[in-house]
Amino acid sequence: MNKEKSEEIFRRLSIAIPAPKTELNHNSVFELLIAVILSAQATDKGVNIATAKLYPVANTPSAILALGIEGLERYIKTIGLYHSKAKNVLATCERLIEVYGGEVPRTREALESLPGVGRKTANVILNTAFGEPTIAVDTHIFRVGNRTGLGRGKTPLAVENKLMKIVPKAYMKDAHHLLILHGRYTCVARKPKCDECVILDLCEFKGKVVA
DNA sequence: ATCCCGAGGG
DNA sequence: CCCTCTGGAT
Repeated sequence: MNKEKSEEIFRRLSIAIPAPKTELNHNSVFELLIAVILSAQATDKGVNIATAKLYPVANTPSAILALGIEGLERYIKTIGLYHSKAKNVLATCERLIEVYGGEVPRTREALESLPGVGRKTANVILNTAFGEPTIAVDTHIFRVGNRTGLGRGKTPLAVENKLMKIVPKAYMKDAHHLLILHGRYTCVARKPKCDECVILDLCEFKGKVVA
């Protein structure tokens, strides 16, 4: 993959996806943080259904802490991995209060010190909440990177490092959501919709379906 | 049976 | 490195 091809890919994706932003509903950085923690191995739609009930009741660290483990689990029971997520969310709320004055911290190191927050979640917060040019490699970006040739690697971090080199600077902030949304709606896992793909002629996926 | 905006623990 | 956590959709 060369720079010119990458440039053209992102030029087209940004036309096809005019508003590249998260589909996790939130009204604060804290709400976004909790939603992203809950989104691991779950669909955004499922997370939104849960948070639509949870946030009107509790959308601050202290309010969620007050729910307790069983109270919180009641709201997120329909999401996968709910037990460990509930535990992590409570522990994160506790740490936010005790260490970060109730605010969501702005550095990768601080974010990754929160229970349930790894590199991918930290990258999402840095990008979406704080406007940093990070690329969080989730299941979609991992797949799209490896298929298209934009960034091939056997681990998410390897793909992230490749992408950081090949993505044009002008598109760096939007690349995260452009690639996710492309992966979610067009370059889907099971039967990629190559007939609807705006970058098909630039894609290096061996299994791509040429019209 | 596979996938969904993964992280933590062994 | 691998395993586990986990419900809902396809």
